[in-house]
Amino acid sequence: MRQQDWSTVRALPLFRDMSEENFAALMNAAFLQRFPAHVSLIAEGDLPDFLHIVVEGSVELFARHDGQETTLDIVRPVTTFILAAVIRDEVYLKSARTLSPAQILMVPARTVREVFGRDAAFARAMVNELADRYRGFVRALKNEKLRTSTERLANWILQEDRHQGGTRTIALDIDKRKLASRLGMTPENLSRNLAQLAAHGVRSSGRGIEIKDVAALADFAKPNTLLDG
Amino acid sequence: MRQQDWSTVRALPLFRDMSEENFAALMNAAFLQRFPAHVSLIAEGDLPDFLHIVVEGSVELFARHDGQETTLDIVRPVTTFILAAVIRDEVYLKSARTLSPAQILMVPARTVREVFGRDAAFARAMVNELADRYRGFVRALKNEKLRTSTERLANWILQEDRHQGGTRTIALDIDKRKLASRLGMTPENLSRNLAQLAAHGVRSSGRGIEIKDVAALADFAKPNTLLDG
DNA sequence: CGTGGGGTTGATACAGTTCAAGATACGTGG
DNA sequence: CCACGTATCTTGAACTGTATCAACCCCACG
Repeated sequence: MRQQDWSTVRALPLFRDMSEENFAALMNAAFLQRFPAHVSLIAEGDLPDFLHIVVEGSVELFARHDGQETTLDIVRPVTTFILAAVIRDEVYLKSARTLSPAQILMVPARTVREVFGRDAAFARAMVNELADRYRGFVRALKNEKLRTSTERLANWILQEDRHQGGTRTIALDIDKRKLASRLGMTPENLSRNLAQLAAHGVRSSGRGIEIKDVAALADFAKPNTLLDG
Repeated sequence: MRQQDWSTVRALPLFRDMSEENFAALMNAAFLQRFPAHVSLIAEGDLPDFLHIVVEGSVELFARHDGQETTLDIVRPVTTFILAAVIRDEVYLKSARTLSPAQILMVPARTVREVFGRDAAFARAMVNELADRYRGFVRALKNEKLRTSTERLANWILQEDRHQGGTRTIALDIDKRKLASRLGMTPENLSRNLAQLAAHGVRSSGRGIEIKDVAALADFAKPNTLLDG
């Protein structure tokens, strides 16, 4: 990877505090790869070769079992993924594929583990990162166990609106079937749930979702920072 | 905490490799507390005061939302819990209560963060611990999203049998209602699911579960290391 | 144009919950 | 040690949430 491209990665909390030397060691071993859309990046069950960092585009993390498939997360720039597998040198629990054309920075897993062993600041940053991700999954599990699919959708809309700047107009950048899978429901069910939310201040048309009445939606969704982050 | 009680804690992967001095700093600030059964230890939403380590007895981690409650994990000796909240100094996402009389080692959160900042071996051990827990929650979420409740029960039986030594005779040490909640179902449903598993080599009576035909059970359960750990 | 994939809608089936009633186990106090 | 009261567990019936199957619509794209 060329040195002028390092800055955005260097700015990540995970790399911000480590020594210049060790950061260079990581980056010199790394390479930036372009992928087309809908390409498999990693497969669950394989041993980790690289720590992946999404620099551009979006990546789906998903898992399969017994003919079923579910989306676990959708990762956008600039974020690392499959950090836990790399650190423990154990098989991936998730598969990953590109959803759009993407640029992925790939750092050899061996190098990550080496630098991790000798750079205390990097190790500390890793703890923070992992603790944060851990909490994300705790929230996801609570969300799944304590809410109905309609409630999950309602809260996703509120949250996504916040991420997109609170304009009360959400533009979907992924297929609805993917969204359905991420929210733990079938595409048919997402359709019906969206229709149902019309009674709670939500208007939807094609790839756009509009919140007509935030209060009504929030009243139905019962948002909770201990579940939604 | 008295020095002769340190050894079991010192043997944990989390503390094994740190300096004698820093370990002593943690332990000198810590104290061992006895609790009766069914007592609240921490409440979700509170800020962490202590890192908890179960030394004896069992502890339930659970969460509430909108009148519902679900068990997220049941922790047995010797294990830390709520590590992520302590490290990030953010509110607990889970509540905890004792299920039996218990001894809990409580290390002040401030001390943990201090030692974490100056002991690289401790920081590295923490990464490993967190990565491991993280993967546990990934598995839990996959389990929840990709399996029916009966399948979750079947796999729990297989797994619990392994933990109890593979004798094909499982002794429940918690209420069935707790088990139901941990497996993401109602007590009524657990009853019915157990009855259903009779057709797949499982016999249950009171607090005992017997596997009469492992092959038949496994055939139904479709165990998968990427979901069951 | 036609063709195909995503999206919606409807009908039906299944999984899981809820409510209610009985059965069983369990600790307590007599 | 037994009798009682209480909580847990089981079973049944009705209901809700969600999935499945199928038809149809719609738009994008060759």
